[in-house]
Amino acid sequence: MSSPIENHAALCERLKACDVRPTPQREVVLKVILEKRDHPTADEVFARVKASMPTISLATVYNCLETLVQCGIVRQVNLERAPTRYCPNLHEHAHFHDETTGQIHDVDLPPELMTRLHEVLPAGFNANVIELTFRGKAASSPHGTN
Amino acid sequence: MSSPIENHAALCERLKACDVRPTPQREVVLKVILEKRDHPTADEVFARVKASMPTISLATVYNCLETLVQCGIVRQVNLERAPTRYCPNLHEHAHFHDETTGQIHDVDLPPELMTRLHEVLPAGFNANVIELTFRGKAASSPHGTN
DNA sequence: GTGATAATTAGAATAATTCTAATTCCAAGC
DNA sequence: GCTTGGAATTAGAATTATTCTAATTATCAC
Repeated sequence: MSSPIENHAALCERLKACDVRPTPQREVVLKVILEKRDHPTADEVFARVKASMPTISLATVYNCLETLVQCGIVRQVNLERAPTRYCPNLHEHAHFHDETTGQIHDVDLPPELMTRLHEVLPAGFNANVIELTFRGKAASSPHGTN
Repeated sequence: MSSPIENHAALCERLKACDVRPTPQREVVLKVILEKRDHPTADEVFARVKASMPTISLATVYNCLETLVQCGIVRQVNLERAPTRYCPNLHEHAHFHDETTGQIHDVDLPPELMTRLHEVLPAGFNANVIELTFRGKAASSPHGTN
């Protein structure tokens, strides 16, 4: 967007703006994420980073990514580092993930909204599953199913 | 819903209706999921199942759960058994997960729709993150960012 | 400069999931 | 009715994703 391949100084600035130390590891992790704007996994980032910094460890890549996520420089696509959960409610519904208690509540979706959601997809995209998750805090423990 | 605690015959019927053999392992896994309609992890299901079948293995619980999901008897909440992905696009947007190629495409969301999404939450629920993922097939490789 | 303190790194450990060899089940042939 | 072949299912072992923590590096006060 701004610059095609950001240089050292620009990357430094970006990190310092978030009050994090611009370490070489963080710079190179941020660099590879901005260079190729796909949605890499931590392991893919690790592979790309090793090209210019062969001694880095995967754990450090995880650390750097977490820092960048906290800074708001990158987003996690599945921000769910937790095990898969199973649910016998087959109605079309969304989930509310309570960050305080860790509980998951079902949220009913009006059918009209589902239609609307299908409409936002550009031509050529055909979704058979729509997954909608809200994350936040619930005012005390309300009443619903968890 | 139908019966509070389903009995052996009812569970059998439910499995046979899906053309899967009603094995003891599958029955007991289905039973614990229906008994306590929370959103257990595979490990939690494992723990509950062991009470009545101490010899079962965690791998079998995974197998049974997968079968039940394929039958449409239960749903996976994070149907993403893949590593977390990272994304430098900070605009409010959804993701389209192409089941054919495995690629992830960004989908723009009209601001009006985001407002609408916040409205479906019952009073007392406050979401700071909304995660919306579509899964399906895209007609050839369209053009968008992946 | 030097030492105390905090931040960061990366090897080792853990947790979640999948692979595959062994077992069980069923049906057809004898 | 028993036996054999083949498919389905199970579960131990292996793999993959993530986190923990000891060691290192950097920063600040003196």
